[in-house]
Amino acid sequence: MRYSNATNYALHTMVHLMLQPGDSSMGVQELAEMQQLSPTYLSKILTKLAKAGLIESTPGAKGGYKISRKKHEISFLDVIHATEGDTSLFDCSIHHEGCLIENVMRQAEENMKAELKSKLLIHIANEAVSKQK
Amino acid sequence: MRYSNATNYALHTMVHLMLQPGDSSMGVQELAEMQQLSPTYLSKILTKLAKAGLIESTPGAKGGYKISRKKHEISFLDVIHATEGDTSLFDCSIHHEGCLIENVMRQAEENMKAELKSKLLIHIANEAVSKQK
DNA sequence: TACATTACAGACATTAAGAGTCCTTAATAT
DNA sequence: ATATTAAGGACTCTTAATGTCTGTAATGTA
Repeated sequence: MRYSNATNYALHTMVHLMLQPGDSSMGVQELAEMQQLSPTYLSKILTKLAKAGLIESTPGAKGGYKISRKKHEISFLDVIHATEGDTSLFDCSIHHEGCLIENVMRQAEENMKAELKSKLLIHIANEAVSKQK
Repeated sequence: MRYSNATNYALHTMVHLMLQPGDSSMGVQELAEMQQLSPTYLSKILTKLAKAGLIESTPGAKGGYKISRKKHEISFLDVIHATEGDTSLFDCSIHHEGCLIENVMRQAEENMKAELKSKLLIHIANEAVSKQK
């Protein structure tokens, strides 16, 4: 029971893009090198992030990816949602509705998601910068 | 990304055992029927619960399983721990230590686990009884 | 216009984990 | 002694994650 590697890559990639100066974009090639993984694979992840509206892509020469304009609103939960889809940690396959056990599990998950929604990636990016100095 | 079916079965089984009157024990056969799954498979799950000290097993004729004496202390987290093992939802495979992203994820997970530790199965069992009336 | 660059999409292969079965062994009551 | 029941190991099957490969479309540059 673990979040996928894709989610980890996605979170790190988002921070990289946030640290990019101005609105310059980065290509998959560059982003893949930074994280030591294949460009084709990272491409899949980036496409998901783009479809979720978290980043913007421009094809063609001198193209690439850059962070979306709502930079300061993007949360951990947004990224997780983009890569993992809208799934629940727990599904009671036995009862069809009103399972008491499921209720408890769902509530706990909701609270965790609420916390991850309140954590913004921009904070991580800023923290990374000050750490570097 | 989902908790395993085994965890779901385990939680339900624990409640069934708690609803058992006195300290009478139930066999796998009986427990399996109640949840429409194969005895051999449920047996694996029960063994995990026994090893975790959540239930007690007695082999041989007239044997079976019964809830452990610390009935009122058993939490959701205890059961999850027994079936899922001591795993984390998130591991940053890139950085070896001090990953800012991992820190946030881990914190959120810890809070969720704390909540699941505060939720006791006995409450669910009691609630199930009063609902039945 | 031609060409190089880059994102996008689909099909495919590989791996890992979950889910479940089968068979044997050990323990216990009658 | 025998029937009953839990425990354990080896095994299969299915599903999802993880990636790769190939081709196509879009864009800038010369």
